[in-house]
Amino acid sequence: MPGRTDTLEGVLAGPVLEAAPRLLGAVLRHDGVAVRLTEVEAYDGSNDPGSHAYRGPTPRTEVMFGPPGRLYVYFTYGMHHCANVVCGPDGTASAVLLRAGEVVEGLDIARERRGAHPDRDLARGPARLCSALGLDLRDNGLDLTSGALVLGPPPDPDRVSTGPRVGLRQAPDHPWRFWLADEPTVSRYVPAKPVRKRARSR
DNA sequence: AGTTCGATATTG
DNA sequence: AATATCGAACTA
Repeated sequence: MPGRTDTLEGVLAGPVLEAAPRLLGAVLRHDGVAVRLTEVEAYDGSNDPGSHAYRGPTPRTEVMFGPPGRLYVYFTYGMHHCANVVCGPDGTASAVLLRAGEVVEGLDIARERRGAHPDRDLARGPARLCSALGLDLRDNGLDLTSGALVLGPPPDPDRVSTGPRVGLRQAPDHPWRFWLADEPTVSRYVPAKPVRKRARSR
């Protein structure tokens, strides 16, 4: 049954704002590396101007409109991949962006993929996380409900921090970013750069 | 500041 | 159809 907070399927089928914080501490395993999630962001599909799915399904966002528990991977900036866990019932396009995590398995493989970096930086940031796990567009649509994603115990509410999402140009300023307080692997990325990309005329 | 490619928007 | 623009980042 959806609504259960003790099974992966139940959590993912529920409201994305409940699923997102519940995924903190969960472990995602892929291709020899496992990452314990420490930072995520919720995207509420058709109701969320910040979501890729806001304007309805496209070839790229199709996966988000499918059943929960699948992986939505997109390619951006001509070089990076980012991964989301699809949430909500089939037909609903909400998803949770995986922003950062701690490598808990396959450290050597992750180091190889990421190059020389402190261990805490291996999966610190959504594109780095994908790189460490070896995720790319071929993994778009991957079913995570058969062992790839394992829920942890519900995180202590006192340790879950919230704040505005990173890097969005136009979206309601909702605190839909969730992270585990005091985790060194949480991205320190500061998005608050004022938008000043206009071409200057005179 | 530069990278570098796909999706989306705009134009012919 | 062709072209223009910019992005749920990261490295230097």
